[in-house]
Amino acid sequence: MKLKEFAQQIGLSPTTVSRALSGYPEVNEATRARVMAEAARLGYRPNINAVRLATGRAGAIGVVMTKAGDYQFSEFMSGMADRLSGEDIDILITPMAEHDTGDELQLYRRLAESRRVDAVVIHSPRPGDPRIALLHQLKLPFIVHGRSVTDVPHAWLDIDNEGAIRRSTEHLLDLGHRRIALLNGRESLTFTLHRLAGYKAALAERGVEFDPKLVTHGNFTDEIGFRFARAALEQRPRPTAFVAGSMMTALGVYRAARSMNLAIGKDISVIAHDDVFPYLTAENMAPSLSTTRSSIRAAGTRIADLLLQILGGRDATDVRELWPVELILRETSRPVPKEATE
Amino acid sequence: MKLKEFAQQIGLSPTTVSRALSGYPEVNEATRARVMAEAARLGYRPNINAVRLATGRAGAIGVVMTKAGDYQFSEFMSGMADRLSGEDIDILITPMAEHDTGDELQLYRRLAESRRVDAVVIHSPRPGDPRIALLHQLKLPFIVHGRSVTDVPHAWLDIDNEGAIRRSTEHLLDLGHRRIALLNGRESLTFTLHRLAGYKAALAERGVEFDPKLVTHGNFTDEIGFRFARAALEQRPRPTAFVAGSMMTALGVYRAARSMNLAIGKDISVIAHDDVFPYLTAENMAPSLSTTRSSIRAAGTRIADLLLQILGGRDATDVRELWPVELILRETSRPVPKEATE
DNA sequence: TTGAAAGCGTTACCAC
DNA sequence: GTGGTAACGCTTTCAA
Repeated sequence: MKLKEFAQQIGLSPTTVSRALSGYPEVNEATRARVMAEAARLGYRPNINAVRLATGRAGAIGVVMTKAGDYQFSEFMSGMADRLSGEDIDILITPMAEHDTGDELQLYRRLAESRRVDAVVIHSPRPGDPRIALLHQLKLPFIVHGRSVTDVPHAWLDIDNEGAIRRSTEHLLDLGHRRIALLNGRESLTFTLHRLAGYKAALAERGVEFDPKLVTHGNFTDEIGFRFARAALEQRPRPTAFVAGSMMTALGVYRAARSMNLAIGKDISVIAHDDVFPYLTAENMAPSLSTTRSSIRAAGTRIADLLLQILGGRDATDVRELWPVELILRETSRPVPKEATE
Repeated sequence: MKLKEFAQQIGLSPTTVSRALSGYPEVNEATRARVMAEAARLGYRPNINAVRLATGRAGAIGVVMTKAGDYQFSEFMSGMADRLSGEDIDILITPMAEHDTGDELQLYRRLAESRRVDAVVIHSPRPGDPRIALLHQLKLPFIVHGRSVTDVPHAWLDIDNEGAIRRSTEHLLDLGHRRIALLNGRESLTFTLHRLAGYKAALAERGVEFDPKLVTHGNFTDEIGFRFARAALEQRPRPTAFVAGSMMTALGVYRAARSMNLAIGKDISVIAHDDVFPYLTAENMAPSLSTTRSSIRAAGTRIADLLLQILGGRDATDVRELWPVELILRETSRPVPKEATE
């Protein structure tokens, strides 16, 4: 059923019906109540595409999905979904094709120009990220999950990666560890740099020399965690502790230690960063894993919220949130074993 | 820039431009080439909402995201994205709010009636799933990832869960195991029933009595894997083998075994189902995990493909794909230890 | 092979 | 507080 028909059936003009349904203030409350009741009864629902064309609003928030799907994605999306359900705003996932890789910006440009979304979320920013400059220029509202070092002012929400890794490292140093390996994220991403900075800051503060051989970069997979941990443990003197980038990386570290007959939480300490997944919990690992913890799901919810605020008129350059990260000590962060200190 | 403007600039009518850009056959090839070149040069791009209103097509495929985000979701989505990039079709994620839970159908009804999507994917079907009847009735094209037992004919793509679990169980029986625990999925889902059927079929075939105490149901998390495996291992006589529902469940089983000083691949055998994740690989576990394997990402790609075919006119009732599942033997499936057979 | 003009179903401006 | 009507930007007959 279309507006015109429906309006006719209940004996009102399309205009009034439209206003009543969209919550405009000037319509008589009794009229509005009647319209809404009739709409429900007759099953009238505005054609969303007509609404979009008329208003210029898309009713959707865009997220570009990189081809390498990561396990954090669905938790983040669930978080966004939590906030957006009830708002009648959808989440639009734009596939990033293989061939777009070299030309990522083109994808964002198309997204902006096609008016399919009212705003977008940018993930995994790099320093001076060109996507930020582009969206700013195209005037498509956006928020960065993470941060970028750039002249272009932008809304962002980030966790305190620098602080998280600094505190992990400090804690391990306090336990007597001196050779601490850092299993960092992909090179060139802002959060990777922040984590490295936190690591270095902790070392510097305690007067421990930075050894680049103890730092590796890569995706957060069990495979890479294993390979790098294994390689690190083959060094002499070998590290006595690991700061692991993710839960998956930590799984790899556990395996590497076991494969060399080293006991986690005794011979080797580990603190990992945990984004909080319902299906894999640090508490449940054996031994239970000490972590820096921050809910990626909550971040998704808040990002959706902030984006709605920006769409509602809030100044985007004003939106900057740095979330603290909890350090939770469990069984894998222990004093350095005696023999290793000798 | 809008169509009218653009057409004027290059000295053609909007009609011709529209036809040229949409690949209509009646337009002169030279004209088309020129239009496309100019469009690229001047950066003309049709307003997607106007296109949608005019054509009645939404240019998007819908996926309802259940509030409990699972780790398979992003791999499946990546798979779909692989197929849809280049098609100018988006993926629309509709958040399912907490309060929708009791009234899931309402959500699908709204989605269908709002014309925001051309088709939807249904996940986690149950026998007689009411969503299938509803979408059929509303005439919104859809495909089921999984299957449902129902009178309503429907397009589906499923993996052979029954066969997978049957083969795992058979293999373990062949190795001499008699007490085999099944860590199954959430009760009432079709695939859970299929897996149970496969398990029972294998036992029946070998004349081993079915013991309901050896079967548990739950989400695929490490936590539940641990708890159920642990409880199972406390039974006397205890199971000598596990068929685990997922990689995460398997992690829990490993931990349960370790916590009781039982060696996986020696005291206890395990075969898990692996949906193939880039960040957690069965091969890399210690000991390496025997699995039934099927790529959920590939399923996503194929489902997108089939949906495009259906939208292109293929008869949906004709679309039925049952994917075989590979059994890959690694280190965790071993003959039952002697003492246990005594 | 090209063009004029009538939709597509709303919203929002301007009268009343 | 309500209604008439011109946008919104494209596609698609129908005519030439």
